[in-house]
Amino acid sequence: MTREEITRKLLDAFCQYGYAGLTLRQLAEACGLNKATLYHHFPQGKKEIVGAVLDCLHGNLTTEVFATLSGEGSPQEKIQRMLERVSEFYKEGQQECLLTVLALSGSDEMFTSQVQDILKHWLQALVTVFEEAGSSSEVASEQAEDLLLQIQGAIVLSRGIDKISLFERVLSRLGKIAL
Amino acid sequence: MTREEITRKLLDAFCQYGYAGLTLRQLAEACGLNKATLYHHFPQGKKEIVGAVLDCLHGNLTTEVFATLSGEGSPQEKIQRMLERVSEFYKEGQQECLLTVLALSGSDEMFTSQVQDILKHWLQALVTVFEEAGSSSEVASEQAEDLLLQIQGAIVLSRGIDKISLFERVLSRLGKIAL
DNA sequence: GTCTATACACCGATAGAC
DNA sequence: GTCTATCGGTGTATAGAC
Repeated sequence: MTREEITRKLLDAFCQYGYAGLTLRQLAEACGLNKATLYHHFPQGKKEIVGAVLDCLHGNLTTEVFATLSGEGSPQEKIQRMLERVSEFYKEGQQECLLTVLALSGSDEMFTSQVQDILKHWLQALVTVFEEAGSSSEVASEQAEDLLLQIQGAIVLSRGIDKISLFERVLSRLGKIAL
Repeated sequence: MTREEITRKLLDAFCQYGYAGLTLRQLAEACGLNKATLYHHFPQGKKEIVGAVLDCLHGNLTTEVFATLSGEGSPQEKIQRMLERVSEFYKEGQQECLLTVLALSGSDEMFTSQVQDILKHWLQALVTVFEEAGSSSEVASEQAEDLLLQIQGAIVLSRGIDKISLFERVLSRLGKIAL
């Protein structure tokens, strides 16, 4: 089994167990391997595993979500396509949710910068679209932040009160915002 | 030392260390007690501690945040007062943030219902205000959700990209929304 | 009530057989 | 590459002295 395949399975496991209940035993079981075998693929242990999983997540988001923002079509269409992808992303593997969790856990860990990179990458892609729609640099920056924070907030609240229809409603509303 | 005093110190510790890095040793040190002494006050151990801390958090939010929504003044003024309290709450002890973290961690733990109660309590207080401002029951419900999720999202994103000015900007914007 | 001492399980990590 | 076996450390939880 290649390191990339393992990493993908690890990402699934992260999304399933959440970050809090993360143990090497569970991660190993999740990809059908032994703990020691994980160390063969990731000699630096847990830190390296988390790093690889975050790289994988960043890659997935880049190709499946951010990419929709630099394709063809009007700014409005791009935003709507992105929101559709976000919806799929969240429903299928809740990889969105992992990003949200890690954005909050911050502080003591060292992967904070990786999470920051992902969020800033996302923001930058959004800023480009809003500027394309005619916003000044500063306004576009705030629009990007406001859009992304509503996605993140919808994840938090819809999970917090266990009401996924809220998530869908908010994404739908965000797609209708006038540019 | 009374159980209530201990619980308050424990809440501070939760907010300081975050939920992930929660160990009985740290919690005990945080309130100047021994691990074993904590078990004297909370015989059921960690579960009971988390429960008590959440009760304490709920109480604090009720008296310091939700209360602003049932006082005097116009709906607009109430919302603005609430947002000011949220801002203080977040800056001082980041108790807001603890709620956000717990809303996400969900699933495997049993205190999920306690977190749900807090969020629903908050939503209900907001619904009342929006109805008072003339919204129908359904619209008020969505307005309440949208407001709360933007607060939660602002917490996530401002922490995620380490930009607290974003949090203040969003709270300020939310206070200006027309009712 | 608060402490010291300790039991037991599991964690992350390593060594070494195959 | 994958496994079994094991290390030291730490986690939660308990027993019992004071």
